[in-house]
Amino acid sequence: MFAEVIINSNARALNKTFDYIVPVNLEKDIKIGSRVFVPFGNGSKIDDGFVINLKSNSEFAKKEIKKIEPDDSLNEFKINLAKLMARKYFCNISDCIKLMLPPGTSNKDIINRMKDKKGNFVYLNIEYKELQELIKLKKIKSEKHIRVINFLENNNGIYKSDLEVLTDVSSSIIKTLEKNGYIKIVEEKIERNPFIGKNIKRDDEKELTDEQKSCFESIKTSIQTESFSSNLIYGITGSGKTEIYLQLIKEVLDKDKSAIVLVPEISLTPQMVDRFLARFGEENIAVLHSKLSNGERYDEWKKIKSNRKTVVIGARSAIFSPVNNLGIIIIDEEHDSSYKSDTTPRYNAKDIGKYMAEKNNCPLVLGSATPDIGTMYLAKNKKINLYSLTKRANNMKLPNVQVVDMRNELVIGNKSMISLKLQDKIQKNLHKQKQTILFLNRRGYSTFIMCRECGFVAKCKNCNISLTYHRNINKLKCHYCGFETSVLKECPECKSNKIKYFGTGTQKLEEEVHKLFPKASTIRMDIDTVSKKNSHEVILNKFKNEKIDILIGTQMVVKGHHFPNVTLVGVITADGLLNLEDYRSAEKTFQTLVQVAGRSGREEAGDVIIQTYNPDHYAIIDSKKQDYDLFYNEEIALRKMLNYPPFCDIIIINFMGTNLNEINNISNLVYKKIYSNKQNKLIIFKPVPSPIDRINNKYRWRIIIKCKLSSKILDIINNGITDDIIYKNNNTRITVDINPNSMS
DNA sequence: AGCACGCCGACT
DNA sequence: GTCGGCGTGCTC
Repeated sequence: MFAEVIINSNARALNKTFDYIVPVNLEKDIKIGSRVFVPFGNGSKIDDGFVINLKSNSEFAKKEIKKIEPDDSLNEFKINLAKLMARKYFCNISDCIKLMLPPGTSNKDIINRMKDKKGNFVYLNIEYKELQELIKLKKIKSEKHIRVINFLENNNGIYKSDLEVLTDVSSSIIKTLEKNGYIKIVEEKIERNPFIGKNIKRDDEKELTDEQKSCFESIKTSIQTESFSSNLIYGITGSGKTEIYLQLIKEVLDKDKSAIVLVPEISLTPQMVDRFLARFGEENIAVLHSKLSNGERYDEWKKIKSNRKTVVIGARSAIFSPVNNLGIIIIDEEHDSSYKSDTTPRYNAKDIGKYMAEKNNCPLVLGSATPDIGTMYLAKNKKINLYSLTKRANNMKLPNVQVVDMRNELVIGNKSMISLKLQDKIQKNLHKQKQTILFLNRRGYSTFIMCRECGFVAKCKNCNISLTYHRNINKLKCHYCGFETSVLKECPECKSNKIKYFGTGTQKLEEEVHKLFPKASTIRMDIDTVSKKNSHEVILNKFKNEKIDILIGTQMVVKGHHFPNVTLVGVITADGLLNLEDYRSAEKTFQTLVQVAGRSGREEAGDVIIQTYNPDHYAIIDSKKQDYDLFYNEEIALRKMLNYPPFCDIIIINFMGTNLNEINNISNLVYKKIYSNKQNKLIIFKPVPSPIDRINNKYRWRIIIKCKLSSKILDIINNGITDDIIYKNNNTRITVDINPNSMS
C-alpha cells in the first residue's frame, strides 16, 4: 500500500503530494487524514505530514512511513475541506490543515519547545552538569519537572506524547535522565480547567415570545429532519437572540449531537460563557479563545474530539474544532469583521460554516442586530431564511439619539472636541451619578504632526504613515510597525519651531474631559491600556464595579457589554469611519453607531449624542433613527449602482517586497497574464500602489479584480500567478485576498 | 522551507 | 590549494 502525503510546510514548492510506502504493520491504522512522520530530504530528517490519499501502486515511493499519530489525525472530510480552501484562498494545503489542529503540535513546534531563545537545545543531549547549570540559570525550575523557561509561557509541562515524537536518540537520553531521577516526565497534566473555581447556578429555559417561538420552531424542524438550512436571525439588541440559540442547542444535545457557536473574540467574555455554562453545565462546554495557552487549547481540543457531543464556543478558528456529530452552527454578530481572517489562509468563517452545515445536514444560524448587507441581500432574495425579532424582550425603550453638527460648534466659538450639548449632558449625568461612555475611534494623543511653516508632516521611517503623538510616553509612534521616535522640537526640513499637533486621540480626549470635569473619575480603554493579559476584563469590571464616571475608549468599548448604570453615550466623531476609502465605510459607520447606542440605557432609557461634520450622510441619519431597513435599502441601491458586493466579489492580489522594480515587473506580468485570459464579466485594474504603499520598509502594490467568484475565475487567477513568476522573484510576496476586511 | 551541490573569488 | 559566498534545483 502507498500513501500520498502532504508535508507540513508553508513552502510553495512543497504544496504537492509525496508518495510513501505504508509498512504492513501500519496498514490497518492508516487512513486519509492520518498524521504521519516521514523521512524527507537528505539525511535522517523526519518531517510530519498528512495522508491525502491511499493507493495500491506508485512509481515514486521509495521511503516508508515511520509512525502514525492517531491523536492528531484528521478525517477525509477535513482533508477535502483543506484542499478546497487551499484552492480558494491561494495557499498551501498544509496551511489549511494547520487550522484544524491545536497550535504547537507540529514536529517542528515540538522540537522548538526543546530549544531556548538562542536556538540551543535545552534538554536534548543534556548532561547532568549542564542540567545543574540550567537549574542555576533558572532555565529549568526543578529537578523533578522539566520546565523550559520560554516554553512555560505557553505550556505547563512536557507531555509523554511529545517525547514519543522525538528521535530515538533524544528520547533515550531523556529516559536515562528520568531513571536517575533528574527529571520527571509529566504524565498527568497539571490541572488546567478553565472553569475551575466557578460556581455556576443552573439556569432554566425562558418562555419564548411569539416572534422567538416561530423562529425557534422553524429552525428546530431543520434539526429534527437533519437537513441543511441557512438562517438569519435579525433581532434588535435585547430581543433575545441568545435564548433562541440556547434552546436550539438543547434540541441538538438531546439528539446526541454537537454545536459550534462562533462569537467575535472581543465578546467572548466570562459572563457570556457563564450563560452557556449555566444552561448546559461544564461537562458539555468547550471554550476556545486567544487567551488560552497552547496546552489549554490542546486539552480543549482533545476533550471535543473524545466527547460524543460538545458545545464549542469560540472565535473564528473554532469553526475547525474537531466536534463529533455536528448538529448546528451558530454565528453570532454575523456582521463582525473578525470572521474574515486577514492572515493566510484568508478564509471567511461564514463560508466555512455554510459548507460544514451543508455537508453535515444541519442548520446554519446567523444572528445580528445589524446584519451584513450581503447577508441581508441573500435573505431578502430567499436564499437565507429570515427571522425578524422586532421587540425587545423586556420592553426596553430605544435610546434617544441626537446628532450634533460640529460645524456649528466652531461658528459659536467652541473649540473643544466636546460639543456644548454633550458637555451639558455629561454634567447632568455626573449630577445624577450615572455613568457615561465616550467613544473615539483613534488612540494616542495627536494623530497628525505638521510644520506650519513648510507643511512638513512627521512620518514613520519604515511606513508611509503619519506618526501619532503619545503623551504618556512622550513619543511619536507608528501604529503600523510600532516604530517610536522622540518628539519634534523643530522642523527637520526648515528648522522652524512652529510644529503643530493636529487630530485628537483618546489620550487627548481624556485630558480634555479632566479639564472640563475636574471632579469626574475616568478610565481609558484602547490598545495602549489593554496590552496586558485580561486587562480588557479588568478595565470593564473596574468601570462597572467602582462606579467610574466616564469610560473613554476606542472600538473595543462598543461590543456587547452590559452596563446597567450607563445612561449616556457620546460619539466624539462619527466621521472617522466614514471617510475611509472603502465601499463598506457607510455600513461600518451605521453598524458601529447602532452598537454604540445600544450601550446606553440597557435598563432605563438612555441618551446618545453623535457628533459629526457630516450630519446629512444617510449612515448618520439612519443610525439616529436606529432604522436598519431604511439604511439597507439606501445602501443596497448604491452597491448595485456601483457594482460592489454583494453584486460582485472583490479580489485583491497584493505584491509586497523591498524591491520596487521587481514589484513593478512581477505585478505587470500577473496583470497581463490574467488580462489575456479574462472573461467578459471579469473587471481587472492595472497594478497600482496600495493606499498605504509602504509598511515596515516593504513596498505594497496591488491588482484589484471585480467579478463574481467562481471555479473558473479561481483558475484564471491561479494560472496568472505561476510558479515561474514566484521563483524568479523571490523578493516579492504575492497574496490573494477575497473580499478583504480592509481596502488599505 | 531546508539542504546539497557547484561554480567562482579571496586568503591563511 | 581550500574556505565560503549564495544561485539552482530537489525533496516521494
